Amino acid sequence: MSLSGIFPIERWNFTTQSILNVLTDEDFKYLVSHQSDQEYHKGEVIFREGTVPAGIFIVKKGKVKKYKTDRTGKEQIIYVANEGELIGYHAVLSGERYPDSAAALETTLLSFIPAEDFMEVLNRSPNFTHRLLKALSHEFTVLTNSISVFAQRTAAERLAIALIVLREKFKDVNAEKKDTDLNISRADLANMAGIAQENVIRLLKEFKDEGILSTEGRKIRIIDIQSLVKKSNYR
Amino acid sequence: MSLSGIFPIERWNFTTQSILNVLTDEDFKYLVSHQSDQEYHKGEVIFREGTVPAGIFIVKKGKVKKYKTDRTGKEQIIYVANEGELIGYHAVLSGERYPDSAAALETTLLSFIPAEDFMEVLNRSPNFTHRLLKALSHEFTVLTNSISVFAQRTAAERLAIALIVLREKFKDVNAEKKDTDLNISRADLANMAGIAQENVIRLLKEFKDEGILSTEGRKIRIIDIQSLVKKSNYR
DNA sequence: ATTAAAAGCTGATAAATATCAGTTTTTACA
DNA sequence: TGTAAAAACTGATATTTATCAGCTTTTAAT
Repeated sequence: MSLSGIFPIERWNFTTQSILNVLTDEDFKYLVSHQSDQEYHKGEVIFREGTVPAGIFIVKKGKVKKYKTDRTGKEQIIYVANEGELIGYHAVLSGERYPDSAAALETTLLSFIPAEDFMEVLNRSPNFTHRLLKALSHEFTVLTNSISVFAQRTAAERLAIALIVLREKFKDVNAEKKDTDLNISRADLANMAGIAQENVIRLLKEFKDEGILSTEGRKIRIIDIQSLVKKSNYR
Repeated sequence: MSLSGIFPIERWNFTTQSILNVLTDEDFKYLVSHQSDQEYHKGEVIFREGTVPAGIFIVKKGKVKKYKTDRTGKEQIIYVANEGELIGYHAVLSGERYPDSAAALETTLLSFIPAEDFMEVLNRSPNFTHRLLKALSHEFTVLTNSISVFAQRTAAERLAIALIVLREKFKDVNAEKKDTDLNISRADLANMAGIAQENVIRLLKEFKDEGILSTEGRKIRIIDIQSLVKKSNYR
């Protein structure tokens, strides 16, 4: 039986611009033959800051938050990874420990690839290496933007930006579904925007009053994305 | 006459862990033969956010701030690059425009290498590519830390961290000189810590009263680095 | 369907930080 | 080296944001 029979190739054709799409069939099959599936429940920790990375993860289904926890226990979400994205590879590449932790935002299916197998593909494929370099440089741009956002923006602007980012994350993949409801806790939202939970709630109410969004229980539905973008003051 | 006669090889053996040190003599000479020196005065802009990169820069002498300017004109310093460091290469690698601007913090000598020549070396040397990948991943860790700092820390902690970073930047290179005086404007310090200039001054006074540092005009001398680290609450 | 636990929400208050309007000192350079 | 411009500094005040304590609603598991 062929490998693509065990792990149907369609399963991996992510709609997003996945780095994996640059791999040749051969390299891709190599990775697939060395991967193992892992399922995580909502809130479950995938890896913890400060530990030595054993390999990399590919998000096959679900969403993963990457975050740092300070000494007071407060967590700051750095990034939300979606289907098709690789996580934990920075630490493998730099030879350092994880700079942040990762946990499932919802029930999530991950593909785990041991560090040595990942490095093997990297050594085999200059093409993949260049693509990774490009991806990393792009991520760099994104992080650079995040820094100026966190250092200079108001709470309202930060929340607006977080909502815009989440909207993309929740939209992209479920292309079938039209609704872009964000199913995320107020705590996670606060940790993403870097503001207090109570203020998230107060600001959401403001946004609601202005007709920008509506809520139903925990769920947030963005109604007027234009106004939200304006709120964020983001260029 | 050999190239190393025109550009003495010693001149390039930076004390810092420069990425360039991984290049073979051949590749290094290739870069050197395609470089051109550029001098910038204090405050002079090297490249501007949003423009298309023409190449990369190597800091041969001096210090460079990388920063983003928001619509109100307020600038946020993202990074301070020292001798031996490469700047502007993320944009070249990702094929995007510069996400931030760069300006000289003091009189600075830069080596400019056109994008195509830089990419040529990259294609020639898998070794260099891998080293760059590693460097980028490491920088990623640093930026990740910056985000949680800016999102969650108090003004005093942020200023303390900025001072610690600057101390390293001003120390590393001038190994001959023992003094670690920081010659930086209050405005730059404020833009680095992401706080108001007046608060920088007030906090510096606090630190002075606690015997952590002393000032002489604009110059800051750190006296008690231990206490400063403690102030920063940095792990 | 019931119900404990978790999450969401509210108002009051405290704390942190920015802004403003100056004065004083330092710097750079003619 | 004198001097204008720039930068550093100060105190008062306004604004923003966090914290606290308690109440209400939602969620998820039996």
